[in-house]
Amino acid sequence: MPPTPAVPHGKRPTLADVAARAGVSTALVSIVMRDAKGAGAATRERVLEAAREIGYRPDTRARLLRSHRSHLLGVQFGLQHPFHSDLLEGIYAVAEPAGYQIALSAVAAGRGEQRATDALLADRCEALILLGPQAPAARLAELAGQLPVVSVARRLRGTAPGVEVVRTADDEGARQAVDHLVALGHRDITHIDGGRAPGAADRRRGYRTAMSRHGLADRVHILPGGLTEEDGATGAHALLDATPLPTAVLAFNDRCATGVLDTFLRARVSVPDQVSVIGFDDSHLARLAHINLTTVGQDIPRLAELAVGRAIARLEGERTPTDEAVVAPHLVIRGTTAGPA
Amino acid sequence: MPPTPAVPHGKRPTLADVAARAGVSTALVSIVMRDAKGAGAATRERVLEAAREIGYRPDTRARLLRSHRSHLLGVQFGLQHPFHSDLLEGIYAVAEPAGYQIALSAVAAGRGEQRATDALLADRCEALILLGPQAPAARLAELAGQLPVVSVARRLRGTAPGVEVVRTADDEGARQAVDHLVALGHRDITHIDGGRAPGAADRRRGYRTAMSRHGLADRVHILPGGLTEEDGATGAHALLDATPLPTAVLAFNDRCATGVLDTFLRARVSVPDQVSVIGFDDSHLARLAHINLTTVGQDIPRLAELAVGRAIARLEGERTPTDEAVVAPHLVIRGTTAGPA
DNA sequence: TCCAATTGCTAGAACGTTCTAGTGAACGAG
DNA sequence: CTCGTTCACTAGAACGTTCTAGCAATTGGA
Repeated sequence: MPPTPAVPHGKRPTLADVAARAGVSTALVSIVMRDAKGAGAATRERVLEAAREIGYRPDTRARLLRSHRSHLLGVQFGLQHPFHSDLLEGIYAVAEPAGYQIALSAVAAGRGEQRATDALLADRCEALILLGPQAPAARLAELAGQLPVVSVARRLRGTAPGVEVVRTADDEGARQAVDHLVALGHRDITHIDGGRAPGAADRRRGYRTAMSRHGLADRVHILPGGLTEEDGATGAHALLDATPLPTAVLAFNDRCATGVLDTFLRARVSVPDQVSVIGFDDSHLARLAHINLTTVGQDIPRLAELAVGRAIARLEGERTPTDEAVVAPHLVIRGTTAGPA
Repeated sequence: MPPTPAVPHGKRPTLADVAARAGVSTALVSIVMRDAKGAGAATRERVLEAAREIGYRPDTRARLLRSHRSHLLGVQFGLQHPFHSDLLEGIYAVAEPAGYQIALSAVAAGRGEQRATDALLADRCEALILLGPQAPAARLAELAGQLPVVSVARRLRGTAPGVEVVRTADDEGARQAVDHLVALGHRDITHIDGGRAPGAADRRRGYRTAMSRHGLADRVHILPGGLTEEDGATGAHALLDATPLPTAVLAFNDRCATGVLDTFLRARVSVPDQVSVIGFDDSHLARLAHINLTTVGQDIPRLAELAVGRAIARLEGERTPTDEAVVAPHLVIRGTTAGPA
């Protein structure tokens, strides 16, 4: 049986209401609600009882208006990125036990990053965690001038001083993918890249250097792509138009790889018999059995932990020089890679 | 060139700072910032200039602490539901132009619905929009006693008085799917259901009545399922074990249907040649060309518009009796349905 | 010309918390 | 018995806004 709220709508109970009912001062109620020391056991019980009876809940906005600390971490994420959802799960899991609340702000169709961060700032977040931000480095630097900022999955090489970076070693991931393909016997490996997307430049570079290291510098072939299925499909079409096909394709991410798979399927190009395909992210998509994509997995719990950790460290006064935290990826071999025909 | 913030960290500029710089009272700055009337053109400009110079931003928490209205809508959503992401896009698009802000609270692995709604209440939201809530009706009724509550995609027949419901006509959607299959010549149509998931009961019922209406009551076959790929795969395995196969499968949603497709693919059961498959939601997944799933589409923009609209209507004092808003779905025919072999 | 209405602005009290600085009372040590 | 300490508690001032009055100057109608 849910406790019937004493006050139906509109007015919610306040500290003063509880105080009146328990016959104590508001200050004491505040102490009890925060579980701070300075209240006797009996009174404490009486106050809690009163609070329960009238259905009191502390008002976080008023609370953090007064206390200088807000213990609020603002997180900006993209609604259409499953990868961000996964990161958010991890972020909640780390932040709440550490005593920090999360304020979310989504980037969506008619709602750009500026709008998203503005909302977070207006909410008095103490620090910002930006998932794959696309904003210009100058904007990030500006934000970092106001509060600690952590960029996840977007590299910023000195262009945005003060911004903490947490990212996967994208170049290393691309290298693992190429190594795997070469070990299978592939030599003609095309990379459909991510354009200006976060991480794309590193993956491109990792692909290039890995190819060179295997003596395949002259076989480097990069097609412009992007981070959606459509980008992958476009890239695959370009490959089909300009025969001969490579024997393997390294796509920017899983969504892109899915577009590639799809296009090949419709063109009756068999994967992995004729062409091997590798994605990046190890998203849910990749794990679906009938996609069953070989991919480079990111260590999401670790990324989340680091992101929250860096933000909190900066808040608690740590003054380490800005520094990148780089997390190693790992290849997940599934069914879309095999030796060349 | 971003404006250099006068105050580096910690202290953010307040109304008082702007007032001092512009040589006016804080009240007047407040007026200007809210774009309210009561300030002269020249002073208005001077105040805005001062605000810009020191990088002032209004503090929403303090703002809504004072004003009784908060114009804040709390939205609870599931991180792992692409359908919720789509709804959120629509909700932002409707709410912000209407002058309402959105506070998000996610349901994730270690963070149940209670936690999610508690956070929203503590943030002083004026109304709650719950996407596919799973909480017991009693809990929803309790919430509805405190503030307007809109449940999206979860039907509540009188069990939670005061809760507004916005939903798709799930039974109608299932009917459309069955009609389509029957028109193609199918008679053995199995439904893999959604168990206790929101909407599942209606889809089940729609399937049943549609079958009856076509004189196929004795062919009704319902397998227990759920809302993930895994549930679909489990159902499909059950079908494979108990031959003969039906000629068509209606899955609870697109993810479930994807699991079915996958299992069939691995068992070398050809879709749609041997078995037709229909999903529900018309998610991004269904649109992927190599999934290319025939599915029942929900009118997401309309659902979002209604959800926000009902919440706002209740807030602005409308006292219409609680009532369901039901949105018609529409069949999207793609490549996973054809006539039976 | 005089009173009313309008305009442009300000002082000061809210809002619901937390924090600082107390006040008594009880206690233990000398 | 006296003094310092601890303990349980309270009064009242913040925090950064908005809101209600109200004031002085200007305008306008008769």
